[in-house]
Amino acid sequence: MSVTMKDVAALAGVGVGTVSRMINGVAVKDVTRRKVEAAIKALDYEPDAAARAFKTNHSQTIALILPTIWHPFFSEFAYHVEESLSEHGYKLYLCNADGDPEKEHDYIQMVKQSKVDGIIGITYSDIDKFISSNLPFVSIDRHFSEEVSYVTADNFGGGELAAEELQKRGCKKLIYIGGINPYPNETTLRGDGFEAYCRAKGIDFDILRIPEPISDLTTPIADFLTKNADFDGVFCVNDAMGMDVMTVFKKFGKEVLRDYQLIGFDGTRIDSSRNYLVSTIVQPKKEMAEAAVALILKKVAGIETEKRVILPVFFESAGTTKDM
Amino acid sequence: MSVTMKDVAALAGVGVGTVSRMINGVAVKDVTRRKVEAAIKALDYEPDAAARAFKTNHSQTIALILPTIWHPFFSEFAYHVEESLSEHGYKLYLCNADGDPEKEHDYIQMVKQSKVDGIIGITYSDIDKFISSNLPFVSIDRHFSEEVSYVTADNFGGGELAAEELQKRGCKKLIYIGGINPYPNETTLRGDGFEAYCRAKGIDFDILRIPEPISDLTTPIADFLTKNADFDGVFCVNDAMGMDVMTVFKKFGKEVLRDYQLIGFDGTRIDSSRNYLVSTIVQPKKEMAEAAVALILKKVAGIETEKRVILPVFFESAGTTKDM
DNA sequence: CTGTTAGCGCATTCAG
DNA sequence: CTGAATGCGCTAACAG
Repeated sequence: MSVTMKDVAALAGVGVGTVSRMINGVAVKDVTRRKVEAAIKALDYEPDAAARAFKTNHSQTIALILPTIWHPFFSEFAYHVEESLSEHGYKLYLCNADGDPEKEHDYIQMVKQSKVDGIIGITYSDIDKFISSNLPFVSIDRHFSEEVSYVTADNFGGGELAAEELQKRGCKKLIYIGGINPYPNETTLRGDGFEAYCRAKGIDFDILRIPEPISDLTTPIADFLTKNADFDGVFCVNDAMGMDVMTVFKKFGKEVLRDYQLIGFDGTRIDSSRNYLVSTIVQPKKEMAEAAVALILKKVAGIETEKRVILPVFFESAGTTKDM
Repeated sequence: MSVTMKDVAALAGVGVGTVSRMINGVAVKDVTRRKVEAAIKALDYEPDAAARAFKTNHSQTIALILPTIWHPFFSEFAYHVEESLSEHGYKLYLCNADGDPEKEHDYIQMVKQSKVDGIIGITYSDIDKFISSNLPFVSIDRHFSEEVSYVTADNFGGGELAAEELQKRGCKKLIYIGGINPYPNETTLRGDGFEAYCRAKGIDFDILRIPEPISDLTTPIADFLTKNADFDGVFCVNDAMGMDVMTVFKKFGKEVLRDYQLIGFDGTRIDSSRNYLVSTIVQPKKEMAEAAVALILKKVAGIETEKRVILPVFFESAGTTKDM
């Protein structure tokens, strides 16, 4: 059926070792090289990647574990990860873990089974116990043990920036709305940065943290508004929350831009050619993806890496804040 | 280093064949089974998936090739594909081909290299020549040769439905706006269905097909409006186009709902818990994904499959059409 | 039902 | 620089 190295070697009149060496870019005399190349072309030979993976224990594959690809932040991130891996000659396994530690655990096993060389993971579930120090694992937005490197945007700075941008646009009473999760993660820092800035600058503010998972946004917001009806600037933990919040506010007669300005977080777009959905603190997803890929490939190669990479965010206006 | 079947067999006092059979679910006497299980646990044995893939020429892996995961339609589709594959014990390779036939070709090679068992592809580029009849390939939204199965939504019916829904809501002059691509694909049928319905019902209509790739939407629409300023119902080839069109119309003083109603296509949402971005003809992405997975797994197993699967669409209102 | 054995295709020794 | 030989871990065929 399929043509193997042996066939190539036979046709070229050389040993299989020579063919193998050639394919792996080891020095070969020019004459033999040409013979082998001709044979390869003549037979339309393709090296069997599975055999190679078996032999070398390297699959040239990285797994990306995320809650769900069905979310613009993750899909953009995944896009850049795949791009970057592809440039390095690696393939990408995609896994929607959806917070299912079973599935996450499966992929960790695959590393041991030498089906996967390493893992880039965005996970908010409790998989600490599976993460051993010698596992090539890079975490996004979450700090595990001291052994695991992670990449994150400057969430704290983003929170500060959001408050600053609202203040610059004339807002006098700011509020922050976010979720609160049993498994702590970096997004909490967004609210913290916001709070720190407000305190430092003496800005009037309040904070609403709703326990996740959030099934109903209306009730907690209604409660919150009884004490904070006079806000004119809103910072939300992410863009999706921002859009939901606007919908709820509308029920209470609050219209964005007329009654308040709003800044989200993430920099969510439908696709690369369209605008942001709300004014937002943009996470540099491409840079984050590239940093994660660089880290994981180093780990796979056994090179020591930095413990963490924090990348700067920036503000982008998109219709829910006033022009300046 | 790593523990192999031989170690397990030795500890359990059986032959490697027995261990192998157990792992592959072949009948084994209860007593030996327990011995082997104990040995596996004692040694913390993990079957080497790479060796298995090598031996069986089956990687339990399907590749999904799409233009870009960074798009809500594709990311939702990918989500469902991964879910479905996962249930069947398969892993997913993700490939952003971005219309790069090179990359698509690479993955087709991987099938031959037995790194991938089959491919599900959404591709609008010219890869016909690579698609051979014995390649396990399932196409989405595109018809290749007679040998290749494909899954698609009822695009023609969706076009009819859009026209009907606009008519039911009182629109008198309908327009269709879509792109036109050198490589024909099923989306063209959306406009065709729209046109067929209008003709059948004697509805006043016009059609604008803009050559892709579309860099500027404003100019062609401005031109078009000089002849068709009196429209009150708009059907767009997809939701993203619909949103762009609304933006352009606004420049010309046309406000959605007040001056016209609009229906898109796809059923685009930010994520599973949120609303559609515009009123839309929804493609049943989950069902399409499951159908594609079912088809490709049959092909991998060497089972004859149906040539094509066409799935019904439905209308969903979301703020750019009037309530009824 | 089970132990033994023969490769799968390749990378990598080891001699030359 | 090269050919021949070895074995990676596993499955499947074979003989019991």
